Amino acid sequence: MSLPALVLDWYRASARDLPWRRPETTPWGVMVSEFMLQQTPVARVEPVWTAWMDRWPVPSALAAAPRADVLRAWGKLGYPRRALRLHEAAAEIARAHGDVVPSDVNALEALPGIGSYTARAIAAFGYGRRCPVVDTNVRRVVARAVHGRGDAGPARTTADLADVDALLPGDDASAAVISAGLMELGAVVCIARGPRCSACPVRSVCAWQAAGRPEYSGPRKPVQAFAGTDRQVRGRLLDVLRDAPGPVERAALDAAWSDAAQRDRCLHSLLVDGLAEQHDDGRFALPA
DNA sequence: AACTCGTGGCG
DNA sequence: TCGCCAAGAGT
Repeated sequence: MSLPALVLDWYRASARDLPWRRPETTPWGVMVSEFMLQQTPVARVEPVWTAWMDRWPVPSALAAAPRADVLRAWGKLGYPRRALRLHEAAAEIARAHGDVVPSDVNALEALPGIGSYTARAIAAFGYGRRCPVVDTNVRRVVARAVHGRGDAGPARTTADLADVDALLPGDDASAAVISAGLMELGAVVCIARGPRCSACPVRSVCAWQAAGRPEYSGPRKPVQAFAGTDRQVRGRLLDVLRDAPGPVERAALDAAWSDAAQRDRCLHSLLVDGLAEQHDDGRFALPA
Protein backbone atom coordinates (compact mmCIF):
# COMPACT_ATOMS: atom_id res chain seq x y z
CA MET A 1 0.00 0.00 0.00
CA SER A 2 0.98 3.60 -0.60
CA LEU A 3 1.92 5.99 2.16
CA PRO A 4 -1.31 8.03 1.90
CA ALA A 5 -3.46 4.89 1.99
CA LEU A 6 -1.62 3.61 5.05
CA VAL A 7 -2.02 6.96 6.79
CA LEU A 8 -5.71 7.04 5.91
CA ASP A 9 -6.44 3.59 7.35
CA TRP A 10 -4.37 4.23 10.45
CA TYR A 11 -6.02 7.56 11.15
CA ARG A 12 -9.51 6.13 10.73
CA ALA A 13 -8.67 3.33 13.14
CA SER A 14 -6.72 5.11 15.84
CA ALA A 15 -6.95 8.91 15.75
CA ARG A 16 -7.20 10.60 19.12
CA ASP A 17 -10.69 11.70 20.07
CA LEU A 18 -9.99 15.42 20.28
CA PRO A 19 -13.03 17.63 20.91
CA TRP A 20 -12.53 19.79 17.83
CA ARG A 21 -12.47 16.67 15.64
CA ARG A 22 -15.98 15.56 16.56
CA PRO A 23 -18.51 15.65 13.73
CA GLU A 24 -20.63 18.36 15.36
CA THR A 25 -17.70 20.80 15.43
CA THR A 26 -18.28 23.86 13.24
CA PRO A 27 -15.65 25.57 11.07
CA TRP A 28 -15.58 28.26 13.77
CA GLY A 29 -14.69 25.60 16.32
CA VAL A 30 -11.91 24.38 14.05
CA MET A 31 -10.67 27.92 13.61
CA VAL A 32 -10.56 28.52 17.37
CA SER A 33 -8.67 25.26 17.87
CA GLU A 34 -6.11 26.20 15.24
CA PHE A 35 -5.42 29.56 16.85
CA MET A 36 -4.97 27.92 20.23
CA LEU A 37 -2.78 25.13 18.87
CA GLN A 38 -0.22 27.48 17.33
CA GLN A 39 2.95 26.59 19.22
CA THR A 40 0.90 25.11 22.04
CA PRO A 41 0.47 21.44 23.07
CA VAL A 42 -2.90 19.72 22.66
CA ALA A 43 -3.24 18.86 26.35
CA ARG A 44 -3.16 22.50 27.36
CA VAL A 45 -5.62 23.57 24.68
CA GLU A 46 -8.41 21.05 25.32
CA PRO A 47 -10.04 22.54 28.45
CA VAL A 48 -9.67 26.11 27.23
CA TRP A 49 -11.20 25.29 23.85
CA THR A 50 -14.20 23.57 25.44
CA ALA A 51 -14.97 26.50 27.75
CA TRP A 52 -14.41 28.95 24.90
CA MET A 53 -16.87 27.24 22.57
CA ASP A 54 -19.52 27.03 25.30
CA ARG A 55 -19.19 30.74 25.87
CA TRP A 56 -18.70 32.00 22.31
CA PRO A 57 -20.25 29.44 19.91
CA VAL A 58 -20.22 31.80 16.90
CA PRO A 59 -17.81 34.54 15.73
CA SER A 60 -20.24 37.38 16.49
CA ALA A 61 -20.51 36.23 20.10
CA LEU A 62 -16.77 36.52 20.59
CA ALA A 63 -16.68 39.81 18.72
CA ALA A 64 -19.16 41.27 21.20
CA ALA A 65 -17.01 40.40 24.21
CA PRO A 66 -14.62 42.88 25.87
CA ARG A 67 -10.95 42.15 25.25
CA ALA A 68 -10.40 41.71 28.99
CA ASP A 69 -12.84 38.78 29.00
CA VAL A 70 -11.15 37.30 25.94
CA LEU A 71 -7.68 37.54 27.50
CA ARG A 72 -8.87 36.00 30.77
CA ALA A 73 -10.54 33.14 28.91
CA TRP A 74 -7.31 32.60 26.98
CA GLY A 75 -5.73 31.95 30.35
CA LYS A 76 -2.12 30.81 30.29
CA LEU A 77 -2.04 29.33 26.80
CA GLY A 78 0.77 31.74 26.00
CA TYR A 79 1.29 34.23 23.18
CA PRO A 80 -1.80 36.23 24.21
CA ARG A 81 -1.63 38.35 21.06
CA ARG A 82 -3.20 35.31 19.43
CA ALA A 83 -6.31 35.93 21.53
CA LEU A 84 -6.52 39.52 20.32
CA ARG A 85 -6.07 38.45 16.71
CA LEU A 86 -8.77 35.80 17.09
CA HIS A 87 -11.02 38.47 18.54
CA GLU A 88 -10.30 40.78 15.59
CA ALA A 89 -10.76 37.99 13.07
CA ALA A 90 -14.11 37.10 14.63
CA ALA A 91 -15.23 40.71 14.32
CA GLU A 92 -14.22 40.78 10.67
CA ILE A 93 -16.06 37.52 9.97
CA ALA A 94 -19.17 38.88 11.65
CA ARG A 95 -18.92 42.16 9.79
CA ALA A 96 -17.89 41.10 6.31
CA HIS A 97 -18.68 37.39 5.99
CA GLY A 98 -22.16 37.07 7.49
CA ASP A 99 -20.81 35.42 10.63
CA VAL A 100 -19.61 32.47 8.53
CA VAL A 101 -15.95 31.44 8.60
CA PRO A 102 -14.62 31.68 5.02
CA SER A 103 -13.72 28.43 3.27
CA ASP A 104 -11.45 30.11 0.75
CA VAL A 105 -7.74 30.02 1.61
CA ASN A 106 -7.08 33.54 0.34
CA ALA A 107 -10.00 35.00 2.26
CA LEU A 108 -8.81 33.21 5.37
CA GLU A 109 -5.24 34.42 5.01
CA ALA A 110 -6.53 37.99 4.86
CA LEU A 111 -7.76 37.67 8.44
CA PRO A 112 -5.53 38.65 11.38
CA GLY A 113 -3.65 35.76 12.97
CA ILE A 114 -4.22 33.43 10.01
CA GLY A 115 -1.18 32.50 7.96
CA SER A 116 -0.54 29.77 5.43
CA TYR A 117 -0.84 26.88 7.85
CA THR A 118 -3.96 28.02 9.70
CA ALA A 119 -5.81 28.99 6.52
CA ARG A 120 -5.23 25.56 5.03
CA ALA A 121 -6.08 23.77 8.24
CA ILE A 122 -9.45 25.52 8.41
CA ALA A 123 -10.19 24.72 4.76
CA ALA A 124 -9.22 21.06 5.21
CA PHE A 125 -10.54 20.26 8.69
CA GLY A 126 -13.38 22.74 8.87
CA TYR A 127 -14.70 22.26 5.36
CA GLY A 128 -13.30 18.89 4.30
CA ARG A 129 -11.49 20.33 1.33
CA ARG A 130 -8.45 18.99 -0.47
CA CYS A 131 -5.90 21.54 0.67
CA PRO A 132 -2.30 20.66 1.55
CA VAL A 133 -1.61 21.46 5.19
CA VAL A 134 2.00 21.94 6.21
CA ASP A 135 2.95 22.28 9.83
CA THR A 136 5.99 21.17 11.79
CA ASN A 137 4.60 17.63 12.16
CA VAL A 138 3.89 17.19 8.48
CA ARG A 139 7.28 18.56 7.51
CA ARG A 140 8.97 16.03 9.77
CA VAL A 141 6.89 13.12 8.46
CA VAL A 142 7.62 14.06 4.85
CA ALA A 143 11.32 14.60 5.56
CA ARG A 144 11.57 11.11 6.97
CA ALA A 145 9.05 8.96 5.12
CA VAL A 146 9.51 10.58 1.69
CA HIS A 147 13.01 12.02 1.68
CA GLY A 148 14.75 9.66 4.10
CA ARG A 149 16.13 12.49 6.22
CA GLY A 150 16.12 12.41 10.01
CA ASP A 151 14.45 15.77 10.32
CA ALA A 152 13.01 18.58 8.25
CA GLY A 153 15.44 21.46 8.59
CA PRO A 154 14.42 25.02 7.65
CA ALA A 155 11.01 25.50 6.04
CA ARG A 156 10.84 25.87 2.26
CA THR A 157 7.27 26.98 1.82
CA THR A 158 6.73 26.30 -1.86
CA ALA A 159 8.60 23.02 -1.96
CA ASP A 160 6.98 21.81 1.27
CA LEU A 161 3.52 22.50 -0.13
CA ALA A 162 4.38 20.69 -3.34
CA ASP A 163 5.65 17.66 -1.41
CA VAL A 164 2.40 17.33 0.48
CA ASP A 165 0.26 18.11 -2.54
CA ALA A 166 1.88 15.19 -4.33
CA LEU A 167 0.74 12.85 -1.56
CA LEU A 168 -2.93 13.77 -1.62
CA PRO A 169 -5.52 11.99 -3.75
CA GLY A 170 -7.88 13.97 -5.96
CA ASP A 171 -11.06 13.79 -3.95
CA ASP A 172 -11.70 16.27 -1.16
CA ALA A 173 -12.92 13.95 1.57
CA SER A 174 -10.08 11.47 1.68
CA ALA A 175 -7.48 14.19 1.04
CA ALA A 176 -8.71 16.09 4.09
CA VAL A 177 -8.55 12.98 6.27
CA ILE A 178 -5.04 12.19 5.05
CA SER A 179 -3.98 15.74 5.89
CA ALA A 180 -5.22 15.20 9.43
CA GLY A 181 -3.55 11.81 9.44
CA LEU A 182 -0.15 13.20 8.46
CA MET A 183 -0.33 15.64 11.33
CA GLU A 184 -1.51 12.99 13.74
CA LEU A 185 1.31 10.68 12.70
CA GLY A 186 3.85 13.42 13.34
CA ALA A 187 2.25 14.24 16.68
CA VAL A 188 2.07 10.80 18.24
CA VAL A 189 4.35 8.39 16.33
CA CYS A 190 6.85 10.19 14.09
CA ILE A 191 7.80 12.58 16.88
CA ALA A 192 10.91 14.73 17.05
CA ARG A 193 12.69 12.95 19.87
CA GLY A 194 12.47 9.18 20.09
CA PRO A 195 10.18 8.34 17.18
CA ARG A 196 8.12 5.23 17.80
CA CYS A 197 8.99 3.46 14.56
CA SER A 198 8.00 0.04 15.86
CA ALA A 199 4.41 1.29 16.10
CA CYS A 200 4.44 3.21 12.81
CA PRO A 201 1.80 2.38 10.20
CA VAL A 202 3.99 3.57 7.30
CA ARG A 203 7.14 1.79 8.37
CA SER A 204 7.04 -0.51 5.34
CA VAL A 205 7.23 2.43 2.92
CA CYS A 206 9.35 4.83 4.98
CA ALA A 207 12.44 6.10 3.17
CA TRP A 208 14.17 6.94 6.44
CA GLN A 209 13.60 3.43 7.71
CA ALA A 210 14.89 1.99 4.44
CA ALA A 211 18.03 4.12 4.70
CA GLY A 212 18.78 2.81 8.17
CA ARG A 213 17.45 5.88 9.98
CA PRO A 214 20.49 8.12 9.44
CA GLU A 215 20.87 10.88 11.99
CA TYR A 216 19.94 14.40 10.96
CA SER A 217 22.99 16.51 10.20
CA GLY A 218 21.59 19.76 8.83
CA PRO A 219 21.08 23.08 10.59
CA ARG A 220 19.00 23.05 13.78
CA LYS A 221 16.56 25.82 14.47
CA PRO A 222 17.96 27.82 17.37
CA VAL A 223 16.14 27.25 20.63
CA GLN A 224 14.82 30.47 22.04
CA ALA A 225 15.99 31.52 25.48
CA PHE A 226 13.24 32.46 27.88
CA ALA A 227 14.52 33.18 31.37
CA GLY A 228 15.15 36.89 31.74
CA THR A 229 13.75 37.84 28.33
CA ASP A 230 11.11 40.44 27.62
CA ARG A 231 8.79 37.58 26.86
CA GLN A 232 9.03 36.36 30.43
CA VAL A 233 8.60 39.86 31.85
CA ARG A 234 5.54 40.53 29.69
CA GLY A 235 4.11 37.24 30.86
CA ARG A 236 4.64 38.21 34.51
CA LEU A 237 3.03 41.62 34.03
CA LEU A 238 0.06 40.24 32.16
CA ASP A 239 -0.36 37.59 34.81
CA VAL A 240 -0.84 40.34 37.41
CA LEU A 241 -3.46 42.08 35.27
CA ARG A 242 -5.29 38.84 34.49
CA ASP A 243 -5.53 37.81 38.12
CA ALA A 244 -6.67 41.19 39.38
CA PRO A 245 -10.45 41.79 39.47
CA GLY A 246 -9.95 45.39 38.35
CA PRO A 247 -7.32 48.06 37.70
CA VAL A 248 -4.06 47.75 39.65
CA GLU A 249 -1.60 50.34 40.96
CA ARG A 250 1.78 50.61 39.32
CA ALA A 251 3.28 49.23 42.53
CA ALA A 252 1.57 45.89 41.91
CA LEU A 253 3.37 45.64 38.57
CA ASP A 254 6.64 46.82 40.06
CA ALA A 255 6.55 43.79 42.34
CA ALA A 256 6.39 41.45 39.35
CA TRP A 257 9.92 42.16 38.08
CA SER A 258 12.88 43.83 39.73
CA ASP A 259 14.69 45.36 36.74
CA ALA A 260 12.88 48.68 36.39
CA ALA A 261 14.12 49.57 32.93
CA GLN A 262 13.14 46.24 31.46
CA ARG A 263 9.83 46.29 33.31
CA ASP A 264 8.92 49.72 31.96
CA ARG A 265 9.89 48.76 28.46
CA CYS A 266 7.72 45.64 28.62
CA LEU A 267 4.77 47.44 30.13
CA HIS A 268 4.99 49.97 27.32
CA SER A 269 5.06 47.21 24.72
CA LEU A 270 1.97 45.62 26.28
CA LEU A 271 0.17 48.95 25.97
CA VAL A 272 1.27 49.26 22.35
CA ASP A 273 0.10 45.74 21.61
CA GLY A 274 -3.31 46.40 23.12
CA LEU A 275 -2.79 43.79 25.81
CA ALA A 276 -3.03 46.39 28.57
CA GLU A 277 -4.28 49.93 29.06
CA GLN A 278 -3.72 52.76 31.50
CA HIS A 279 -6.70 54.54 33.01
CA ASP A 280 -6.97 58.26 33.73
CA ASP A 281 -6.17 57.65 37.39
CA GLY A 282 -2.85 56.09 36.37
CA ARG A 283 -3.79 52.52 37.16
CA PHE A 284 -3.36 49.64 34.72
CA ALA A 285 -5.78 46.95 33.56
CA LEU A 286 -6.57 44.55 30.77
CA PRO A 287 -8.13 46.41 27.82
CA ALA A 288 -11.88 46.92 27.72
C1' DA B 1 15.56 36.44 6.60
C1' DA B 2 16.14 36.68 11.23
C1' DC B 3 13.86 37.88 15.25
C1' DT B 4 10.09 38.36 18.50
C1' DC B 5 6.15 36.78 20.88
C1' DG B 6 4.39 32.69 26.52
C1' DT B 7 4.15 28.71 28.92
C1' DG B 8 4.98 24.33 30.80
C1' DG B 9 6.08 19.37 30.40
C1' DC B 10 9.36 15.94 29.68
C1' DG B 11 13.70 12.95 29.15
C1' DT C 1 18.94 19.98 36.11
C1' DC C 2 18.02 22.12 31.88
C1' DG C 3 17.94 21.91 26.98
C1' DC C 4 14.49 20.76 23.81
C1' DC C 5 10.09 20.96 22.13
C1' DA C 6 4.84 22.13 21.17
C1' DA C 7 -1.12 22.16 15.00
C1' DG C 8 2.89 29.66 13.59
C1' DA C 9 2.25 34.55 12.57
C1' DG C 10 3.91 39.16 11.99
C1' DT C 11 7.45 42.29 11.06
